[in-house]
Amino acid sequence: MDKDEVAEILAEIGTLLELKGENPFKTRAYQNAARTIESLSEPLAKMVAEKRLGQIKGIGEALEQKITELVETGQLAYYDELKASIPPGLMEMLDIPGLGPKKIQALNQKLGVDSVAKLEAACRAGKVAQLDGFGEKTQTNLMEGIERRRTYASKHLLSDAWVAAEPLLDVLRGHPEVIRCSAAGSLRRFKEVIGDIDLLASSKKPDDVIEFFVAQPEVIKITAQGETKASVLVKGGIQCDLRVVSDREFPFALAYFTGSKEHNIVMRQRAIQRGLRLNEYGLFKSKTETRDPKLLVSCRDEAEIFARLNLPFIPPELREDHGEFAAAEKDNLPRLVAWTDLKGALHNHSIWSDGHNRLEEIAGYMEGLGLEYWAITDHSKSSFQANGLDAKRVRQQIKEIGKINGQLAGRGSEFRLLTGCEVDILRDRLDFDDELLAELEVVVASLHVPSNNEAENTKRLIRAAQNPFVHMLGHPTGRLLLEREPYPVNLQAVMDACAETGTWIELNCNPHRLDLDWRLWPYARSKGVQCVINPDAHRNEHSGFLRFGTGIAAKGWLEREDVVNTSPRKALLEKLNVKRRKGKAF
DNA sequence: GCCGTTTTCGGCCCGACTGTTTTCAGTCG
Repeated sequence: MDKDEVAEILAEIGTLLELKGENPFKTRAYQNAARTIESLSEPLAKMVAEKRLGQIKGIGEALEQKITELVETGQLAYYDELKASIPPGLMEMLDIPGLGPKKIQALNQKLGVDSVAKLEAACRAGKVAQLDGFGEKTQTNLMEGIERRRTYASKHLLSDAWVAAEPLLDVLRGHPEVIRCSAAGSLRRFKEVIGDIDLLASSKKPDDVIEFFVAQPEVIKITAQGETKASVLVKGGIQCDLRVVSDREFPFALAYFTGSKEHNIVMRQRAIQRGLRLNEYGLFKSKTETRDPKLLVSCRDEAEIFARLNLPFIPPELREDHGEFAAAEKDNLPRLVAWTDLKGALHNHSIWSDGHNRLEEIAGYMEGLGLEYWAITDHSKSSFQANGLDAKRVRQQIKEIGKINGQLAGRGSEFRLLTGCEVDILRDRLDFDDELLAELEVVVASLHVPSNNEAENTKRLIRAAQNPFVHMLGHPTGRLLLEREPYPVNLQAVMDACAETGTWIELNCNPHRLDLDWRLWPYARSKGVQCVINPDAHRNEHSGFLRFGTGIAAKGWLEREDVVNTSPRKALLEKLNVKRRKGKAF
């Protein structure tokens, strides 16, 4: 059993224990262990064999024994018994807002409710409102929660969330009583998928700001409204929370609500170790919880809070408790790649295959963005559903691009289109032969029709990486966020092969993909594998995806030097040639 | 279930909001 499967089971045990009403700290121990195991950089089986699990912080005797059993036998008796003791429908009920373990237990014990469907029936029959601790309002809210869950997915793409959040941030910033305003939460941390939008503002009149916020036309339902906090549902079905604090509290609240929860726990512990207390209202010179302003250590911004805890500023993207504290203590945090570092992109489509724009339109648009190059990598012939090009059309396109580049050069432009293709990785070969690939400046190899077999997919990707004419692997796991799981593949083996052959790996910025996942980039980086941030654009506006992709790259700890397309055009052309020269050895 | 420069037991982050109560439990982030 691999680490992802083990992590999934540990997390599920945490949830099951929660439903049983177990000690919440025990629950958390399992959830923390799941996260720790998931982000291990060396093979879990190796650590188990060498009996080194116990050395990992957060994994003690009991967890070591359970993880070992899972890895060695693929099963865990404790988990099987636990799972059998709890009706499966209860897990699902946890998704409904307002329902936690205690209420679910009460519903289960007193009404025999063990599924969302039975809960809905019990609500309709008015039985829920009769229970102690429940009432009419709770019953109505549960019914609405079930209905909403049906209508809207509870998770949203990062891009959708930003599109919904930015207009709200804009109007809040324009409000005369708003002093500072920011996105917080997983949105600010650039998680690929987010649950809800967290916004934060500072003001001397919080209730005015709250009133203004809930009255916005984007708001379709107000789910909670207090003096300093409101929760609403905005168009598109995304929940959006706004909190309003005083300007003095703003940096503390921003740090707190940006999270992650795990990151915050470490921050609080660091405060306690220094005889201080940290909460969303401030950092206080106190050994007990307080918000006495006389004890406040005032900080104008987040950087000052970190400084008080003897840390350099940790960018929001890194605040996952995935090693940022250890790196910060050694003053070894990466200088994260920024959107504006990008000089072009190397995986894009045109109307020649399944894109929407003509080559001249693309050149004009991308030149206008201030970029230096834009590779046209249309599909190869096997992708017939995408109007893939055959060798003849590829050669025509090369000529056409030559003409456009000639015109660009003629009027003194520094911008160029690059010739290329996104070649399909077929079962036993690439869709184009080496002779044709050698005529192109940029070659992306992608697996579009994967097998269900991990070894098979792994082998195909490694063989593609070994081809001297393939510069990079496109969208390496094929996942579609909230739609399709990654195909089975041993990514570590693929990354190792890329390291060995000098093949780059794409970070596909299509908001549905964001593939390769940010959690895997630190490993790739440690092996010296270079990243290419590509929009996989099918129309000119998709160049905007680069912003999300760069956020994910930053989340993967990547610096400018780790990303190929931060190179200016001349340096890039040189890099494109390196592998081909080395490639003769393969 | 984990952890320990005060600890092998007793902590483990903690406040806002809601709905149900009439002083608080549960949920959420």
